[in-house]
Amino acid sequence: MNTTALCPRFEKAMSILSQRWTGLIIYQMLSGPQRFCTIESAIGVSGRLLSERLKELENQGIVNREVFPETPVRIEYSLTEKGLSLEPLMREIEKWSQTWLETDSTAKND
Amino acid sequence: MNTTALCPRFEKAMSILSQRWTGLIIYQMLSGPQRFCTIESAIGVSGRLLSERLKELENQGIVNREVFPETPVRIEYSLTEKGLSLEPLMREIEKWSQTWLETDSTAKND
DNA sequence: ATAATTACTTACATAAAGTAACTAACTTTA
DNA sequence: TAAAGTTAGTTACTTTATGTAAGTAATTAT
Repeated sequence: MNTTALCPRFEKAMSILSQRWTGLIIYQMLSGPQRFCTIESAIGVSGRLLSERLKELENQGIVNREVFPETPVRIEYSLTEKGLSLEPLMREIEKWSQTWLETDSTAKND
Repeated sequence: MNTTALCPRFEKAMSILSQRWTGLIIYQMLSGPQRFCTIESAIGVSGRLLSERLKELENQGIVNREVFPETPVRIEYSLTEKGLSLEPLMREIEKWSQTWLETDSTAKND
């Protein structure tokens, strides 16, 4: 049973961020509206999961989907106000990672 | 193929935070050193995963494990300096969740 | 000797993520 | 007109992660 003493809002925020790819998708979209294939290749997520995540983020009011009936069709994804408000948090992650993480190889395990 | 243009440190930070439970474990430990069963019941994680996550966090230098050979044995987990430095980030999540999320029921989907 | 406690581990079931091939709508090229 | 290319996905299947429940070791209490 889940008898959590934690704030349910915090838990929900965490459940969003702890979904694989959502953080990177949001971070990537901080640089402006972009299309499916751009996000796909920028962060290296598969179409299947990107599609799934974008739908979820749209349902949560974090991402906006706009269709431009050009040729071929252009669909742009952008952050809503709610999505943009995640920027300070993303910057904190950025800061922390710059300060405390190494590129990889040196796993700091001794 | 993962041809990421993203900063590898940022990606790594995200991969830590996007593991289920790690965020909540760290958040919970911000209130001070605590033992296994305390964390377990506070956030509602199973022993299996808590054990797994604490080991990973220990390997990443985020969590410290200290054994007190009392009776019954007491083992306390605490945040290292690296772990504590995640506080501002956790506070941002807290802030964002307070501002933008509702307790649940009202799914904001209309 | 039996039960209780803490900090786990093991075994197994279910859910999520990865991979690759496929589709729809349209356009360009041959 | 047919074949191939583009974008934005979807479908089917495999692998990995997570959930659940029961078990273990060391120790103390009854």
